[in-house]
Amino acid sequence: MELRQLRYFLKAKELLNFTEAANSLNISQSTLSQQIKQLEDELQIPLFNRIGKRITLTEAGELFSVYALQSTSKANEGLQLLKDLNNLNTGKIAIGVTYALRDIVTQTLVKFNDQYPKIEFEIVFGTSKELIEKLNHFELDIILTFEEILTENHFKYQTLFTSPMTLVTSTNSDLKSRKSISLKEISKLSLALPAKGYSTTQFINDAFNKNNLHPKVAIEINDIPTLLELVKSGKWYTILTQTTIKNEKEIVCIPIEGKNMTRTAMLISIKEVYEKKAVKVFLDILKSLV
Amino acid sequence: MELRQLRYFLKAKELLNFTEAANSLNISQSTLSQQIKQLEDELQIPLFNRIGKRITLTEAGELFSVYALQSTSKANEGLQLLKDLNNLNTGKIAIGVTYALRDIVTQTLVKFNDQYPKIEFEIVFGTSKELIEKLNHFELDIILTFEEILTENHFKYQTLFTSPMTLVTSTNSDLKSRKSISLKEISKLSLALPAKGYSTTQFINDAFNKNNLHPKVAIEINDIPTLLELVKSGKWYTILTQTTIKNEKEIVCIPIEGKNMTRTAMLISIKEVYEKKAVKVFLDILKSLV
DNA sequence: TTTTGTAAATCGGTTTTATCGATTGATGCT
DNA sequence: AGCATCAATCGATAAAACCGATTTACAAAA
Repeated sequence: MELRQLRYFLKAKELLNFTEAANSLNISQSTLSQQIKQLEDELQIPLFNRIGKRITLTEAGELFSVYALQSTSKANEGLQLLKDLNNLNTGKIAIGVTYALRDIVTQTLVKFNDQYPKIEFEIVFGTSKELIEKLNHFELDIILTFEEILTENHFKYQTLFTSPMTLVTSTNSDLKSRKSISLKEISKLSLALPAKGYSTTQFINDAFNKNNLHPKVAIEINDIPTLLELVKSGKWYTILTQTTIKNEKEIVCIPIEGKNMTRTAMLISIKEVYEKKAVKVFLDILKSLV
Repeated sequence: MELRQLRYFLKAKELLNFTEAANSLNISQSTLSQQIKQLEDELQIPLFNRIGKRITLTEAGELFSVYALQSTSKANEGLQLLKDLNNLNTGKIAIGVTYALRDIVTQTLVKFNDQYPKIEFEIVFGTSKELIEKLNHFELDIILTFEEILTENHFKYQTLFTSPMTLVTSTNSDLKSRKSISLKEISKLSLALPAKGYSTTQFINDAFNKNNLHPKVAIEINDIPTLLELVKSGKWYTILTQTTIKNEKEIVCIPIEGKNMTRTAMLISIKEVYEKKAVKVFLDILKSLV
């Protein structure tokens, strides 16, 4: 039994005339007769009565037609669903983001939703390590984070933009008017830094080590909004990429002197996994906003 | 899109391994790969991610699998239904009967239902004319009646048995002990006869005409049980085939003298229409009871 | 790192099957 | 009776499914 035969059968049932049905199906009457016969042979029961040159449905044909219709309908619905998926009328995107890139994602989200309101989202904030773990388990379609030291070659990497590392400080601080600051100076300040898992922290520690400097880390914390609150108090300083604190008030950021004191925002996805069209469109919007 | 491809896809989805799926389907791995690819081409979207030598379902594959399953399931259910039909686990029989043959039908019905309780029935009592009309409109599968004068050659006729025409009278009647009676004698009696449409009435009138006799018809009535009530009163006589009054009390029947004073019970169906298995079995039981 | 084994894709050839056009036979209509 | 029509059938052809062998890409083991 094949869908083709069911389609032929249903058209023949509709018109109760093999010749017209065959024309309507763009096949020859000969073919239709044969395919109906073949179906009847497989079902071991006639679907049509052949009364002279007239045909009518048998009881079996009547009963079977209900299922034939449902079978073909479900196949068509499946096809339609995939078309919808392609037209972004359905589907879900799962995106992982490091907190530093929050702003760019929310902007994109708003713009995307205006155009394609039916697409659902799952946004996961977390450390690079956590996000990459989830990406590897296919729980995320794509992640936005900063460049990693170690790259895996089943990942696909796309750079978005670079952003300077900056010392973040309260507007009340003495340093607020400085245009730049050295690592050495920073090493004398009392710092509140993001927790270990954050790639920024890793990056900062590497930078201090290379210069044989030891930062005074007073606080480690795994929540960036809280971290910024602490900085606004004026008691501590922190180090973040500039983009992280876009749109934040009561704080200023001072670029750090030295080579490679920038970070590159990246998109990471799994190479071989089929990229959803919705994801592609989302990324196009995101890139246009950068 | 064909059911074959959907079946292949579902098995591949189940095992997430083309080689094993192909073995399970008794086709080569090569064929499975090709058919899946062909399906993906038609749907214009990949159903599987090929990650190295591993495969996983894409979003599209996940969504589509629901419909693929429903489509194949419905086709299978249709097949199962026809099997049930063949095993007499479902189906409906429509039978037309002239009242005279009521007894044989009810007996068959009881016996048939013991063996095949799931088959539904529609029993239609009526005149031969009415029944043949319905048969021609495919509203009945078969009719039980007496032989017709005019036969149509798209009908199939089967004889069941013959039954003598009898004068029916109350047990109080003077005639109750008679072994036979002539038409001439009957023509002197006050008769209550079935209405015009009944073949018996037609038959009786023909018989009287041939002998140049004129019956005294006091009452014409289109309900046989009422007719019999009238006869039981002793005021009127009627003429019926013997089988009609099987199991009736308070009345006796006296065979009518003369050649051709018998009627033949028949099964009539449409030649070219597929005979339901349930009907065949029903008739086998009926014939065994004759 | 190299080797080995495994799984899917691909290629070329074969078999199967769907399809067609022409014809036949049966039937309904004029 | 003759004509037109419709489904079935036949023989031939084109299309498609299928297979085995090979290739490619990977993963696991040495």
